[in-house]
Amino acid sequence: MRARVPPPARPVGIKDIARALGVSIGTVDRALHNKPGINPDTRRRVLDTAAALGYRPNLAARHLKSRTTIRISVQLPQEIALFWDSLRDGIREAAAPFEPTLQLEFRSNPRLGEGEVELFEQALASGVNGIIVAPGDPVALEPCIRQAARNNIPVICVVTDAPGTERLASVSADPFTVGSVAGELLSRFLPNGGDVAFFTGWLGTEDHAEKLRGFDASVNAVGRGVHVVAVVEAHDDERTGYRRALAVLDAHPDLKGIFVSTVNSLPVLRAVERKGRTGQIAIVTTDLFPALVPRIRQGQVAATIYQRPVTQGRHALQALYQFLLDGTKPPTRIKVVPHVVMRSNLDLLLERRSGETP
Amino acid sequence: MRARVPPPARPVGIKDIARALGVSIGTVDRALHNKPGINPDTRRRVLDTAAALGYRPNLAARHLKSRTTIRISVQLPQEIALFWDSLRDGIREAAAPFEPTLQLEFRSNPRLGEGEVELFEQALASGVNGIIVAPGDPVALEPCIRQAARNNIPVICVVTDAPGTERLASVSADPFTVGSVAGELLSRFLPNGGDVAFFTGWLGTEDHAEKLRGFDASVNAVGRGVHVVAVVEAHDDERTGYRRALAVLDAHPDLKGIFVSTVNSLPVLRAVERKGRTGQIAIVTTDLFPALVPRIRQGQVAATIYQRPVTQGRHALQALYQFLLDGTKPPTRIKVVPHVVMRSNLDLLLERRSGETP
DNA sequence: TTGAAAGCGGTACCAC
DNA sequence: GTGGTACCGCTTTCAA
Repeated sequence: MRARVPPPARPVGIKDIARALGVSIGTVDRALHNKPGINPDTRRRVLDTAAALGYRPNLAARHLKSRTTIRISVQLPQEIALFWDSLRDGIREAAAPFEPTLQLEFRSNPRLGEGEVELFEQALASGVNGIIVAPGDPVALEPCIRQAARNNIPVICVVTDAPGTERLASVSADPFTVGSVAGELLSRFLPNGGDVAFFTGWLGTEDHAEKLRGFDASVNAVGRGVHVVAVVEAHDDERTGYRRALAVLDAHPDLKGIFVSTVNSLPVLRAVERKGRTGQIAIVTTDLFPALVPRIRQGQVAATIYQRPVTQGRHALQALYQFLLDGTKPPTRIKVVPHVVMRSNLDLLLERRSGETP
Repeated sequence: MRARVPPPARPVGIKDIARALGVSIGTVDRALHNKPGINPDTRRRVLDTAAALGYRPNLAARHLKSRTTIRISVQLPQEIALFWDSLRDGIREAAAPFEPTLQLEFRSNPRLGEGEVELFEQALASGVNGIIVAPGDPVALEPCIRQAARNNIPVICVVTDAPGTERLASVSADPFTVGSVAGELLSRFLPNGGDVAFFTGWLGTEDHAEKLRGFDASVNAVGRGVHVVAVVEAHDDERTGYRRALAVLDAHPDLKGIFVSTVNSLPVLRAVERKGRTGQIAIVTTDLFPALVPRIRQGQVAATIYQRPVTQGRHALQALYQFLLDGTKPPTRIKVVPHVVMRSNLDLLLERRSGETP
């Protein structure tokens, strides 16, 4: 039995280093921060003893002095409340330890893709230090992100990405994995094989295309006679989704499984009901919102792939804050492992969600 | 589109309150912290204006002054490395923002349940302020926890609980849900029904019994002719597990599903192999360790219920730290939502695990 | 019961 | 190039 216990006690500070070398703390500070006006030789010695003594800066003290409150603007839609509020909670939670050196400013647009540019410009104009945004319309936002990059304002995308822009990083449930998990679940749910359909928004969106790739790969990998017989673009629109779902159901009277890879699953569920095929089709959806809860509970939806907004929020804030503080560059894509939510863990998930609010 | 932006700028501090009332900051401090020796009337006025001005304490300053480095002892087994190291990582990660006001001391015993008491006593003797422990043998540990409680040293149990003791809280994947998720998965994987077996350690352990309860409830809820035909106690022992698994396989030539609710799944997998029944039985396991990885990849294990050690570690540390700082009592049981890990999300999970280490 | 003042570890800005 | 020192917001101690 080994007991690993750190060296006695008191953490070594800047003045320990100063004392050890017989220099002043001002010099030590200059050396540690690569500031100009110091003999390169002195710097070396300071850095060496700092390392030798195992110096670790006291973050509390640093924040205290740096009177500069860091302001981060968080721009997210109002709808769908449960999802975006969870994301906001995650951000808030991660920011709590840094209060009030770090200030959050929440800006909201009504729905994903609406009024994003205005919010972005407003944030830039108000002089924030960093931005967290869910780009519903990446193309429209591209000039904004470029502008931010020119002003050295780091931008982190959450949930959806704006690929090919100068954003610092993106945080999301890896879309390939999301599709892949859904595909594997459906394959396992259909051990006798059968036809399945894939619903998405726009295949032009990188995110959605990736989900399809993952789904396909996974269905074929298991390979027990499960076939993707329909790939449907519903354009995130209720009516389109409903109409096209009806058409698919008619065209494939023997359909055994459905994966809806966007949040737009309700119209598909309604179509299945309307055709009286509930219970004959294994359905996997994406995300979690109030209207979905009873359908999971009743078993109409076998599983939903939850993209874990709270966790995404936490990661986004941490990455952004680290960057603003240290200049530490996060990985370009921060991937969150999606949750498989079914009847059996639904309550625990909802409970945790509500418990986190205080 | 609404833009919610907080009031102009500078956070209000303790001396703003003092100035507003014409008292000293000492008085304000006494009021805010319910300290003795202050006129109840003065206290009221201070609290009121504090609320009115929207005072939020500056955590950085607070940590800075409280010269008292909080020492937390973390007592976990060495084996199985991947799992416990993940837990340690989660704890470290959560502690990082509070460096070096918060000091972690890691103590390790070789295996769960071995040498726990010694480590615990050692930690108590060294005068730590709080303890995080995974009690392998809760009964043996009970007097230790009592002793800690008498000394006002809060103890948080992770992964497993020590029910009925004075521990401050426990953090774990809710065992009922773990069982329940496994049951639902197996039921879904077997739409034509069939016999399934449940493997555990000791049914006397509350944790294990809960898993069985969840499993049963869930299998019966779906109710498509899936029956639990065997409940096996393997006593966390490889040989026992192997022998009993062979016996179950012989007794039920038509077995269609297995859930191993402890980490002791390898012997069961070997027994299935030995009998040449791989591929004929849907297998769900618990946790994730190197030897399990290829078996998931090959499809021998359909899914494993991952108890998310990193997250458990984070929650444990946060709860303990909050309590030591504020006296904020966490919920008695902190429940983590378990992950369903399958071939399709295995890589993402492993990748994230290794990415978190730096 | 209250006020005043000395730090905590770093940073920033003086003067040498 | 370097040393000294006044802070940052809060806690704590000692004096009144």
